Amino acid sequence: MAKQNQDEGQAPKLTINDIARMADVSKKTVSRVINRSPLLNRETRDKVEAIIRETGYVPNPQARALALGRNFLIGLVYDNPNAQMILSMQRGILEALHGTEFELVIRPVDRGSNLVMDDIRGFVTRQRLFGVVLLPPMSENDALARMLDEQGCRYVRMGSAVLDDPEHMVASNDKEAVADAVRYLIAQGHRRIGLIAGPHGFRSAQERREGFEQALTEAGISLPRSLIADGQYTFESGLSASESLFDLTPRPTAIFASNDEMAAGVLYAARMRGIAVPEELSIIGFDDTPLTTRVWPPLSTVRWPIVAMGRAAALKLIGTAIGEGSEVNEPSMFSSTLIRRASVAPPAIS
Amino acid sequence: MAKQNQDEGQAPKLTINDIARMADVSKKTVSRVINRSPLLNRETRDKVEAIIRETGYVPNPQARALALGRNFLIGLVYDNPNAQMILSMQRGILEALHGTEFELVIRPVDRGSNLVMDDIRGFVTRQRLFGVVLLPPMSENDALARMLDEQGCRYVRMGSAVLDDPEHMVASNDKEAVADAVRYLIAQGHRRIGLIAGPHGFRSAQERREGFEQALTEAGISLPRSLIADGQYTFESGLSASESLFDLTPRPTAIFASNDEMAAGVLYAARMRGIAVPEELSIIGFDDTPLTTRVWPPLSTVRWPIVAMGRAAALKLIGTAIGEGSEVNEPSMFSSTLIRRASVAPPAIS
DNA sequence: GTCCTATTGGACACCGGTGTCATGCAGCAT
DNA sequence: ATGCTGCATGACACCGGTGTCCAATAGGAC
Repeated sequence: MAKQNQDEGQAPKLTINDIARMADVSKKTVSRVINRSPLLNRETRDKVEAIIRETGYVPNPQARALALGRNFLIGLVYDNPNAQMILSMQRGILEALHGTEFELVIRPVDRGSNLVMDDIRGFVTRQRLFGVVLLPPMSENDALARMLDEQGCRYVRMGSAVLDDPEHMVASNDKEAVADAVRYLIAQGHRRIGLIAGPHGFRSAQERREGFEQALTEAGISLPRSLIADGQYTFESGLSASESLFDLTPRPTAIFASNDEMAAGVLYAARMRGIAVPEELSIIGFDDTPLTTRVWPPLSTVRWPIVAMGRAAALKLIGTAIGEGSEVNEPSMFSSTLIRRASVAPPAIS
Repeated sequence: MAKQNQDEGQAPKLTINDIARMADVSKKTVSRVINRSPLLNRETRDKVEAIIRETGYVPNPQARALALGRNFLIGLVYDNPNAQMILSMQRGILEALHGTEFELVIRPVDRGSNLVMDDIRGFVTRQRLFGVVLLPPMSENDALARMLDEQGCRYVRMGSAVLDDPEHMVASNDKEAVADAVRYLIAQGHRRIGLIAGPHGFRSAQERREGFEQALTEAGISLPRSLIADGQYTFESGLSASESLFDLTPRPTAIFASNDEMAAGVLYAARMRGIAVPEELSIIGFDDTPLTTRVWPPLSTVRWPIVAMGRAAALKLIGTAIGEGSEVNEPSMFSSTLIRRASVAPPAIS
């Protein structure tokens, strides 16, 4: 009785009870089949699986979540970082989640607020999240990682350096990548190279700066403090930071900007000052956002595999679910590539 | 018994039973308080509410979802459209959802696949979604809207024209906005104006084209077919489409590109041909993405209030939940603004 | 004071899964 | 034949809420 609404909705709304009845077994046995319990008779399993396949039955996630105390949701926690990165990350994670029972819930937070911690705790505990992916700079917060651990919430941190156990970390080697980029500038003949650094408190900013300094040190090039300008990873900050570099005499012949937005700012500022790129100024950015190929000249940059890293992060999370130890072999470290475009040339003979 | 794990996890994991016991009422009464049932004694309500406040109790969403057959999740369904738009939309929706019990689940789909429909159906029925927001071009699919209706899933469609009841629609008036932009070009003295149209099958492309044609018609300017080039809303398509316009004699003195990506392509192509912008060619795009201010010269464009529209869409969805008819007054139509930047100037005297 | 009705609160089943433990049964040593 | 062991399965409670329906209580009409 009270089951006559077969015709109303499109979906027959099968439950585990229906399957159990059809297979003439208990619902618990069906549950065992779904969860691949090893202590099942082969015949029984086949019989139930056949019926599940025929009927297209899918277990109700809400009921599972309630019974298990854990949802099949992955959270993506981020603060502001650049739009392209968030989107690429989403894409990578979703690729990994595609075809699984997991869904992605996104959660921007305000790292400045003193409620972030409570906010995130509420988020993961209320929703009984299966796990979360943390994007920088949230991923650099050790207290946050500790809290998630206490809450029994899995997590993977994206970063520019390995800050945690490999199982919790997906990182790109920014330092080495930047060092490579700067070595390239040096090989082109540049000696006065400016840096537009990222904001304090961002690990990526620190790593990139260290890579920059390292390459210069290797080459025995001294680095006066004046060649380093502070930026905020925004176009505007790149614009104003480059002004201070342009005012130097002699002017730097090349500038490494810690991300593409700021590199675009440098290019824009150069254009306003009538400084020809790349003839009078070479520029390299970081991220390989689409922007780099929309401006003129196209910007050389460092490409890091965001989508692949997002995919790896998600696989790490759900891999620990499947628990097949051998499967959880997602790498923790990804390497970046220098992309050479027209914004770099040898310096003019001065 | 079996409740001694108070100290292990951070969270005491309060349930409705705990609250009921503390308030010395039945769990059903607590449930009534939570759901603001009107037939409750004022004293009882106050007593229970006080305890809820003190303890910080929050109902378990999984249990609610199971019992209600409906989850407190909003889905965002989109195909490919441009990254900036997706992100701004997410931002708007999340702003509206902030502080509510709703979370946002994102779901990219492939509109080309013949499984989209099943995919989305599975998504909304399995997760028992409260409602979904559809981004163009998915939002233009009437069959999809019908299916969602059948599944009892609320939805709001984002679009460039009103395609549905206002309660299901949040639209920008692209046609009029483009007409305005083109009128501006005409007022500047342009007569040979090229159009780079968007892809067939996108309503926004059609609306923008109609707006373009309308402005020319109003001004009594004829529009030879050769002045219209097909684009795909991508930078590359803008690049190649503009080539064909540049080959015309006489060359158009202005081009309206149906989005910013393509406008950037026009700018890039002009640069490669040595055509000066805006002296020899004016350009207007559409969307007001950050890109427009990163290139040189900055692009004039049409700004539509994506974030506000996203917010409105979400409020429409959850407004129907609260059911307070007067609250659901989110507008369905948003207007756009012409943003004037350096990419437009009067045509050179020829 | 009695009866009727409206209001308020509670008992209970239910949503659809999973965990625990008991049970049935076959295979083996004794 | 008996008892023990181990495997496959089932019965039942439980996760934490909500809907239904009924009981208790209070207030008003008579």
